[in-house]
Parts: sequence; structure tokens; C-alpha cells
Amino acid sequence: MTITPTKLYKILLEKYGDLNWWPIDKKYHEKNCSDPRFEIIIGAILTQNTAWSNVEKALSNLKKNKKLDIENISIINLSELADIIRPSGFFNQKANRVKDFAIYFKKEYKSNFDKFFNRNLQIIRKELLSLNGIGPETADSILLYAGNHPIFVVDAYTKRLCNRIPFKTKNSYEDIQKYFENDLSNKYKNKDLVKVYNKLHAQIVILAKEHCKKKPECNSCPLQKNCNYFNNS
DNA sequence: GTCCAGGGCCGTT
DNA sequence: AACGGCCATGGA
Repeated sequence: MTITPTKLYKILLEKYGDLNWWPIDKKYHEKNCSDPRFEIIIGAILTQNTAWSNVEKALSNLKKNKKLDIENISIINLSELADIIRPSGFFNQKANRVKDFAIYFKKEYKSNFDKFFNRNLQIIRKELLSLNGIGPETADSILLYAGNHPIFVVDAYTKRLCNRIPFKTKNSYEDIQKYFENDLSNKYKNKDLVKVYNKLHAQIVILAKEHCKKKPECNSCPLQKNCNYFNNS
């Protein structure tokens, strides 16, 4: 049975309800007068190939040390930063990436998030991709969840899903992204796309953790009748 | 002990 | 362009 991204979105909305990402600590930022968008950016880097539970520990350490803001990260000693974010793994290169971003952002944008995000989507994306340690998924997560720009995030879960569900798309990052965006932007108005992309990515992550694991657990999966893997095994 | 997680970079083919 | 090795912790 063929299926489209729009159909997938509706099935998962039915199953999981109104998910809304990205998880951040609003109270911390109110208290410290810092911008919550920075927490999203740091989280997007720290979660690269890493379980979110480990990222939470690293973010918690950053808060404990009052370092979850551009100014403090831009001047922190690298080995101290690496030690603070240690639980998130790959801590040496992630310390570099996080600090590089803070330095760049402070220098080029005077730590002004509106100035950075209030521009053309593709211009910002290109700029993000030019930075150390920011690839397609991290860039798009930042654009969608911190910048509220309409762009669909493709991750390992999405790719895995596309290998099991008979979508009409190839397997490269850009192909999958365009396929989802073409289909969904036909059904939803521009204003709603940010919310739709937000929820759908969140839904796919939950689905993949519950059912569409590397070793699938298809029992009670909402996609059984649309899934090649399930119907061929 | 083994496997895996909300990737990206770099060097080789 | 595509692929392999590398980076590293913590939970299942």
C-alpha cells in the first residue's frame, strides 16, 4: 500500500497526538537573561550520533556552571568545556564545535539571534554548513527549531523509515528532504509548515525509538499495513 | 561483554 | 560521488 509523507503525518498525529519540540529549559534562560535559541543550537551539536539522555547530562552540567550562553562559551577554556560536556561523548571535537560557533556568532552577529535568523532560509543554511561541525542535519535542526524556518529535518531515523516504507524517494539527504517538502507543502500553507515539520520529525523519532529500531519491533506499530519490511517478513 | 544512539570530517578510491 | 575510520559516553 503506497503512502505519502502527508499520510504518514496524519497517521502519526493520530497515534502520538500533538508533539512539540525542541526541549529547552525556559526558566534557566529567564533567570540568566540568556537566549533559549542558544540551548537549541548547542543541543543540536551535542546530540550528533548521541543519545539525548547523554546530551541532557551535558546541558545540565553547562547550566550548573552557568555556561549556557554565547558570552561564556566564547571565552571558556577548551579543556574545561570538554570536561563539562563529557557525558555527551565525542567531547573534544564537540567542545571545539560549540566554542567555534559561539566565537563566530559573537563576532559576526554581536550575539543577536534575530539578526542571524531574519534572513533568507537558504542563505542561512549555506552559512551554517560552512561552519566547523555543522552538517545538513544539524543545520536544518537549528533552522527549524531555533529559527522557526520551514525546513524538514532528515536524520538516521528518517532514512531508516524510508528504507522500510515504500516512499517514492531515493536515499540521499537532499532527495528525502525535497520529497517530504514537496508533498507536505502542497497540503499545508506556508504558515503551518514550520509546525508540521516540527511535529513530523518529532513523531518519526518517537516511532523509531518505539518500533522502527535497527532491529524492528513491529508489534502494534501504526504503520504495519504501509510497511514493506512488515509485510515481507 | 556487546550494541547502539536525533552526525560530521577527513582521507582514500 | 561514495565509502571507511574516527571520535566517546552511558544505558539497555
